[in-house]
Amino acid sequence: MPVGTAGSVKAVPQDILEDLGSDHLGAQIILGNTYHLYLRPGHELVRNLGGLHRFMSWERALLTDSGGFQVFSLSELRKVTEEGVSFRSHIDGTSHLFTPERSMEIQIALGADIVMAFDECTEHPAEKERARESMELTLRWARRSKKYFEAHKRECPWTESGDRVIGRSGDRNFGESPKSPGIVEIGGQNYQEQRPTMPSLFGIVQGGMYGDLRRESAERTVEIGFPGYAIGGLSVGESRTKTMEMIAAALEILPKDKPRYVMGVGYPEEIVQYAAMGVDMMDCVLPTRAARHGLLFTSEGRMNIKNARYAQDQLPPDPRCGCRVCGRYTRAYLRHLFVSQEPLAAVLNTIHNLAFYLDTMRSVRHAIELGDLSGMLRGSASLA
RNA sequence: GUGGGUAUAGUUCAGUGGCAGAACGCCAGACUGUGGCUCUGGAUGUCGUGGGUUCGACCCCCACUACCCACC
Repeated sequence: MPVGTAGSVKAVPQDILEDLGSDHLGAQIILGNTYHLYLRPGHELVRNLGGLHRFMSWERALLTDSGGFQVFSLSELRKVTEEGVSFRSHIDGTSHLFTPERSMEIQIALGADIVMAFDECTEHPAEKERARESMELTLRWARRSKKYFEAHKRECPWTESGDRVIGRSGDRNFGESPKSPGIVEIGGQNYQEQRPTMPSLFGIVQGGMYGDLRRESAERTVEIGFPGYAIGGLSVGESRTKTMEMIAAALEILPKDKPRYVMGVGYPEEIVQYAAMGVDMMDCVLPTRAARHGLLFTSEGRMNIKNARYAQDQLPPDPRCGCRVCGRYTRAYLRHLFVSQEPLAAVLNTIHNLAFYLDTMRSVRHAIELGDLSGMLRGSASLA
């Protein structure tokens, strides 16, 4: 899932997101961010404009992060209590309070298809006792999240007035079954309604870097009951071996017939490994952020396009990639754009990286269908 | 032609009679539920040329050269 923090996958227009990858199927789902959209432009504004889908003209699925991680990453400004997290805006310094209820209210107002429970991302390193307390807090917040969510999930923008529903072809139906799809009229035009009218709430496993806590967190989160489960609190500075251990511990418990989502990972070779372990969903800023910093992911590994050795290189970034960037531009041109600080550099680099990630996952699905991921794993391990 | 000024890293410029500096640029590295075109490193060189003074000159003196300004 490409990350689109503030209602935008940075540098990439929505119509291109819908066409990414060598199969041109594009991104089926992207992330939005509760923390950022709440601060600017404000979730009430987005609700009044018909929800985030309509606001940003994105008809496919949207997942919103709960704001828990952003508060964690802004730790200098935060204060965690049983009630929630108080913090100061990075934009204007004003004080705010996020609670599980508030996070649900905002995510429902934004109109997310997948709403994430409000959790505490345990810092790393953390003593076991501290990790346990944090896990317990996340569990209590998960129950509060679910309670508020179940009571208010019908308050999403398109259920308040029918004329705000727009067609969402290509959606995957997570969570509850939708009402029978129908024809919906907007501004004199008819749209086929294909998406669920209710969002789904995912729980989040925490537990620091302790396998037994991870298993306990998973068990007790499953007891609360969600249509999908995330594994959070990873890639916070621990070793990759530890990340895999923690994912494996949680996957032992999490039901295989529900989406299992590892938050915030990873490098191409990592997402192949995690998928092979049974992970269904991942999101990461890496392909987009690295692209804006000149780092391209290719079938040969990593390529820093700003390197002088590409100044006269006439090859595409990745000769084996079928994306629209590799089909049209040279390394020399992309390096020139980057060095010249042309905005197009960020656009093209990001398009390539996202296409590479989506193609990687497509290959993973294909390999799983064939029942053999070992070849891909060997390939990705050699790149790592 | 006359007078004045300048000359140090790729560029713009600091600098001191005793190890050659900054910024930008350049080169490279980092980035994992995105506040931040960001962060971290590295290399720069006949200190215009030739003489002189001095234990020692990028620095002081002389000449030359180039460029800039003013005047004729």
